[in-house]
Amino acid sequence: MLSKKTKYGLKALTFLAIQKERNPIPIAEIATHENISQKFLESILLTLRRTGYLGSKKGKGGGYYLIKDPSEIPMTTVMRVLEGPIAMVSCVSINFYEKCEDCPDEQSCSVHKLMLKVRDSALDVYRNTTLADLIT
Amino acid sequence: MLSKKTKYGLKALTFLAIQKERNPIPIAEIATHENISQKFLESILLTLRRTGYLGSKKGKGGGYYLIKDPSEIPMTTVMRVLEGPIAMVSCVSINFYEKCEDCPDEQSCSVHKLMLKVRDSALDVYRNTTLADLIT
DNA sequence: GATTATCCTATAGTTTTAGTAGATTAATAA
DNA sequence: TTATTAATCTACTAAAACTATAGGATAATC
Repeated sequence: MLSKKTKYGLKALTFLAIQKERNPIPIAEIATHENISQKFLESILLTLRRTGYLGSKKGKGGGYYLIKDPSEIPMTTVMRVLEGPIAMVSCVSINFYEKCEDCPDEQSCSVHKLMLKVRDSALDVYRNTTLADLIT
Repeated sequence: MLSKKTKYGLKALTFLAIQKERNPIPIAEIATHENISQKFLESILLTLRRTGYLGSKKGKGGGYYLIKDPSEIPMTTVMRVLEGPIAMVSCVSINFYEKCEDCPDEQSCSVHKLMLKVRDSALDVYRNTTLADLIT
């Protein structure tokens, strides 16, 4: 299941993306509009800033705003930052690879084989979907 | 991330599938061979029995065995029984649908839109992969 | 009747998730 | 310079989910 962190993060990004101007929007405004706990959203936006797609400004008139065009923001990055690895097992992860302790041989492992397919299909979706595709 | 329950369940099914005969195999044997806690595997196999693909026999000479041919066991069923919904949010789930409390409109929700694509791509993999495809 | 192995229920320990609290820093405006 | 606004940062807590473990009941075989 998708974590609320990711869910809220995506909603916040969408909210910023549909704004006409790229003026800073305070966290409080996003939180109210999307029914999210403000404090929780605070930490989520802080995390999202690491993608480099999001800028922030302190003080009056401050808030968060998109640095890049929504069409340049791929879901691969967003999902990895918020949700973590796209793969469902670490032994098929591209960015977070780790060998399974219990598994003697990856090549013959049925879990590995199945999850490789699932990863590829998910990756295909995330790579070909940008924030722009999510706003009607 | 895939739960260990699902991981172990898949490994157990694979182990049963590669047997030449369809004789009952005791849990202990599967557990030893696949590095799984026996008691944990017990409950997993019990769950898996609900799919109808798995039979069991008590007492001496007993154990678990496949009822159907591996090529007739699709991953959709296995994943749903072990891991739960294939969808990452309940509002795009086919078998476990539930409306999101916080979301006023599904049609315009960006999370809904993205997760619908992800569900379809995962479903495509699971529907077209049987247990037979996972054994080399 | 002894042994073997599944079946079933309850429970405990650990980790992750979701959210809170409160203080700090930076920008703006008076 | 002071007040206000809003992001930043650290620490903590409650609840849920996950990963088992324990112990007995049931059923089949020898």
